[in-house]
Amino acid sequence: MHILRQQIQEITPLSDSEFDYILSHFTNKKIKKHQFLIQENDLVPNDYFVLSGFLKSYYLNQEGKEYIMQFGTQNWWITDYNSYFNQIPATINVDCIEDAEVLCLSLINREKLCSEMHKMEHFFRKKSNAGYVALQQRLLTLLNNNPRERYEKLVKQYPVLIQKVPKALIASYLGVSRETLSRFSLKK
Amino acid sequence: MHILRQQIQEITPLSDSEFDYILSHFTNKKIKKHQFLIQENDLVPNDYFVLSGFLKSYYLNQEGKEYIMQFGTQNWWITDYNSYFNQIPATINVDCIEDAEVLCLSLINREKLCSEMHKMEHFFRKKSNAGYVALQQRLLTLLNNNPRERYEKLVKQYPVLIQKVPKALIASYLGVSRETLSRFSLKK
DNA sequence: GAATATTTGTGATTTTCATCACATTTCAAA
DNA sequence: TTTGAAATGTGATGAAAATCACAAATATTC
Repeated sequence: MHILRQQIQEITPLSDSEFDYILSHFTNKKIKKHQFLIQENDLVPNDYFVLSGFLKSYYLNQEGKEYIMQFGTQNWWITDYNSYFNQIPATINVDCIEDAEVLCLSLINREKLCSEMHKMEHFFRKKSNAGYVALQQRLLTLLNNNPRERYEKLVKQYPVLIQKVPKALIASYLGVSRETLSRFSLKK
Repeated sequence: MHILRQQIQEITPLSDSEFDYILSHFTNKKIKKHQFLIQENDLVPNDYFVLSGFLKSYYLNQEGKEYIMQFGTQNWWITDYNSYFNQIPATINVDCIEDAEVLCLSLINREKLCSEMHKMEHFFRKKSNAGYVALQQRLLTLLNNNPRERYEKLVKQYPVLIQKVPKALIASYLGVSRETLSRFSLKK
């Protein structure tokens, strides 16, 4: 079964024709390593559902330091949500860590689906709620835990990520310097 | 006009009878200063819409340090969302900083409204999206800005808050010690 | 309005982590 | 397979902010 269909059906049942209709609102895109999906100041046309590969979204500050907002791997959605929802120029970049394939959903099509199909509005509400809760958890971890604890939590939650992604990116996600992370990432 | 109605109507139009119906799903509650609305390990029955007064939600760690998740003032919604949405015991406390009056919306009633009225599902989706974006901004501020910059941003965004709330709470919201905040909060 | 609690300011000290610098290892691509 | 680039480890140093301690100023309440 299509992994997008599977994800939606975890929240609401769907007939074949309904899913076909939904899918018709997406377009397909392939991205190569190092390629940008969204660059600062771009208008952000789409939310991206990841079919395969690996992406990251990050904020780049004045001094050129990057802060990872999120990683995107199979089944995850990724974009600059502030820019996407409010149709303002991007402040966040999204680029490709590992050749990827994504489904693109424009804001127009998202809103069309939501207004035509109550169950899609329901799906996106549930998704958004879950995302909100996850972000709250991350915020609390950032406030309450030191770098080492943050790292250990991440290892527990996403062990695969640690293998796959350069430590410098993990550090940037956790809000720690690469060196500090290196100092405790292997020690007991 | 009822401030809840006003808030909903910023997103979707509403007839008198529709609003009455919506309102019938809420119950009223008054809370006195220092009273808890939610305490750790409680089940969380409601999301709370603040009519008046002042509340805070916060995580209390093992050492007794508190981290403010959010403040709740007129027109804001507040609860332990993880516990509320997933119906698990609270890890976050909500209590009253200043005598308050709130509208309580149980999860059952929220879902009932959402399934019966497409426009309410729409309303809550939009609200959740906006909340998600706001949290992302806060996360980035925490990662990218030093305590002083964080404080200055907050002053710009919510000047009233700074007057109203003890500095120790502001510090806790910003993830800084009370003393550090005190050292730059008045200096130029 | 006196008494008590809460909030705020400020010095001294310590801790944690960022930064800088460079060596080593691993990876990728010509 | 060689060659350059990326990724990682590790020491030395410094800066920022936490913590501890206490005084002063404001609020609250009885």
